[in-house]
Formats: sequence, structure tokens, C-alpha cells
Amino acid sequence: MIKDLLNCEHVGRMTGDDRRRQILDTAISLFSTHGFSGTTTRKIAEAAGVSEAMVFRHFSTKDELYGAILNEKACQEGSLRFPWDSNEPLQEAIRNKDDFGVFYHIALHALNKHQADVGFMRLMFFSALEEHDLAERFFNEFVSKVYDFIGKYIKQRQDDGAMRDVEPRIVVRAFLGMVIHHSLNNILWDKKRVLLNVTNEEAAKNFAEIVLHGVMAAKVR
Amino acid sequence: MIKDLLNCEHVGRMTGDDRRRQILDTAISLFSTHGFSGTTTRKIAEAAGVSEAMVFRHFSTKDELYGAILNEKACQEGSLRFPWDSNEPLQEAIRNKDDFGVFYHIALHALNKHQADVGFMRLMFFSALEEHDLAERFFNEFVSKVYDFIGKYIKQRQDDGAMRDVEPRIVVRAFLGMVIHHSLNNILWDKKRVLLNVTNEEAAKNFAEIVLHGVMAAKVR
DNA sequence: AAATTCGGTAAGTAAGCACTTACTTTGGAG
DNA sequence: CTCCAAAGTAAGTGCTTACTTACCGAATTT
Repeated sequence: MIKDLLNCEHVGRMTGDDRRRQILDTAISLFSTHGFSGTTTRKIAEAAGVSEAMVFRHFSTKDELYGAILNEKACQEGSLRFPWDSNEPLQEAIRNKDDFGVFYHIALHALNKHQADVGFMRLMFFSALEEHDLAERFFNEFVSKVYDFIGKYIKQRQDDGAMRDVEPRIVVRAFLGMVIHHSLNNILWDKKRVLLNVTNEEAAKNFAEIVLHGVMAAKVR
Repeated sequence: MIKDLLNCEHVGRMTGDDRRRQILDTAISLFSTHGFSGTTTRKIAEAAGVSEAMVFRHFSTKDELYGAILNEKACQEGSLRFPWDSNEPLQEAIRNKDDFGVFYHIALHALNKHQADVGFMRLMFFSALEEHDLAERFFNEFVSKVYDFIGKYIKQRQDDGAMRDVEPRIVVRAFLGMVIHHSLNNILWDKKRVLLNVTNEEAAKNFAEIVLHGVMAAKVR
């Protein structure tokens, strides 16, 4: 029979794996906008265009479905794609001890990532608020490694005499605070960007400058 | 009869207003730990030690109860207590153009407030994620005024020639980012303070120094 | 002391929830 | 073409939900 022609919007039935993926994607979108208890299995099924029984064929409980999502998201984002993986400009900045470049590219990478996956950020915040243990896992496997990475760079630059003697982790907290808080504003609090409307590049540039030099006028430099 | 003696843990009945307050307080605690849809009216009633009917006598719907909470919280925190109200050290720092003092006291005030009312912060994040319009109201009535206040101070110091020419709102975003993100870590992600364990005073001091001078070693100063 | 008010409950109701059962349809291998 | 595993569903199950009704009994008022 004629198949795989005009695969527009799916008419017939899907393979098990395809349907599983589709239910998962649908669920991600719903959980990320309404949280765990705010999302019903019925709505997931409806949005996926199947009966509820299909949801439970692929995931035996609602908890397992939520777990599968967080697991995938945390791993996908956590184990493969660190900000420094396949980020040549950042790697080069590190090699050259170009401090501005390092902070700029970390910030820009993060801001772009957050913007591209709003659902992921919402999901993480929901599961942190709802105290789901996989949010903790994401924190342990991803965030803490970012702290180590940036912290080590700062420590080395302090040893070089280029940076003053501040606890590196406080600097990391301050810097990531600027970046993450900015994303959070764009996603959650100030979606219309009334308070502040800047490109990711501008934000990254300013955050990097502030963490390095602050806002005071240079006296003699 | 003997009454009002040994008023330990309440035996008899409460006045309407007292009961209303008590239900409200109970609900605040539950909503802030489980979110709106994660909290049932039954659990609220149980925790308050009354029947569900009492909850609905005081608040005609669950939505109204949630609204009353956010309303009170947003107003209580929003209209009276700005960081600069009844904060003499901050006011003095402003008068003296003591930039470090200004940022230090704003940060310290915020960090202490967040620590003292974890429930409020959780509530705000839940309602922002759940897109409750009163989170938006809090943002418009409180946050935007903080931006104006700090932004104006920065603008003035730029005019004085003391601070370099950066968009003041970006500086505010960066500074509040450090502070709020730090609180968020303490409340949500890193409750045990594995990554960073500092007092509010230390954090405020370092954040203020970073926003003013950055982390680079002084060249000639 | 009787009347009235109001804090309080037991026992509902209808709708919605996560999850199941028993069954039908479909596509592809033999 | 025949079969059968797997994709799919309709119609439940028992339980929980937000919310209601009809009724107590302790105070306070008169």
C-alpha cells in the first residue's frame, strides 16, 4: 500500500514507540503549565488525541509518567549538554583567560537555553516547589557541576592574581543569580518585558561586565 | 462559669473572626507547601480542626479563599513594608551617598524577609507558575516599585559621575537576581546549604561589593 | 427564662479523579 | 487470504473532590 507519502498530521494508528513519545511530549507541555496535581490524565489523553486507557498502557501510573518526564529532561539536559560542551567560543575564552568571554558565553548559553525550553524551566520549578525528588536529582547532577566548573575557573584566576579574594562559590551564586533570575523574569513575572526589555546578548554582556568590574566609575585604570 | 482561665489550646468555640483568621493561616501554610490544586478543602478543614462546612461558611469557594490569602499577603507585604520603610540604616546610607551601605542594607533586608517568610515566597512562586492574576498584581504593585526606587538611586549616582553608564534597570535586575536567587536556593534547591552556606550578612556584603566593584583585582585604586 | 443568634457538625450530592476491564480494529508476517 | 499481536476504545470501578443541606447546642440578648 501507499505509505509514508504525505505524512501530514497522521491519520491511521501509530507504532507503540511513536505514541509513547507523543503522550510524553503532550504530558510535558501540560505538567509544565499546570503542575502535577493540576494536570489530569484525562486532559493528557484528550490533548494527545487518544483514550485514557492508552496513557495507562504506556505508563502504569500518573507518577510513573511524571517520573519518566523528569528523568528524561534531567538526563537530557543534565548529562549531555553542559554549558561548556560543544561551546567553542567558551572553550577558547577559557584557554585565553579571557574573563569577559568566559562569563559572557556562559550567560549567553544559559539565557538562550532557558528561552528555548521554557517548559523545562517551569517543570523544574514546579517539581522543586512540589518537592519531587527528581528536581533534587537535577540539582545534584547538573547545577552542582556548574558550580564546580565556574568555581574552579574563578579559583584559578584568583591564583593568577587576576581576581580578588572572594569565596568563589559566592561569585558563582551571584553570577548565576543574575542569569537565572533574568530568565525567570522573562518566563514568569515579566513576560511582556515591561520592566526590562533587552536581548540575550545585551543581558549577557552587562552581567559579565558587572560581575567582573561592578558598576562604579573607574578611578584610575 | 469559669472562662478565660487557662486558655490553653482552645477548648470551646471561637468567635467568627478568630476562626476565619485561623482557617486563613492554616490555608496559607498548606497552599504554600502544596500549591492550589495540591491542597484540598478537606485537608484545610482537618488541619484547622473543624468540619469542611466551616471553611465554606467563611469563604464561599476555594478560589475565594486562595484569593483572600494572596490579597492579604500581597497587600501586607506590598503596600506597607517596602525595603526602605522604617529602615533607618538604609535611609542614612542613601543620605550619605554611601553606595555600599545602600546595596548592603537592601540586600540584607530582603534576605532576612525571605528567610522569615518562606511560605510567602513559595506562595508567590506557586501562583506565578499557576498564572494566578494576583501574583501579577504583587509584581506590579511591589516589584516594579522596587525597580523604580533602586533604579532612581543608580541614575542619580551616574549623574554624580560616581557610577558608570549602564542601563540602571539592568543593574537592578542583576542585583536583585543575586539576592532573590540566593533566597530561592536556600528555600527551594539547596535547603541543606551544601553548595553555599553563608550568613545573610556575608551574602549581602559580598553581593553589594560585587555589584559595585566586581571581582577583578584592583589595578590602581 | 425565653428567644434569637451564631459557631459548629454529620451526612449528604454531583462531578471529577486515577485507573481497569472487556472488547474491537488494524497492519503486517506467513 | 489468514491469523494474531499490538494499537485502540467504551464504559466502567471505587474513591475523592468542591460544595450543600439540615440540623444541633452554646452563648448572648431581651
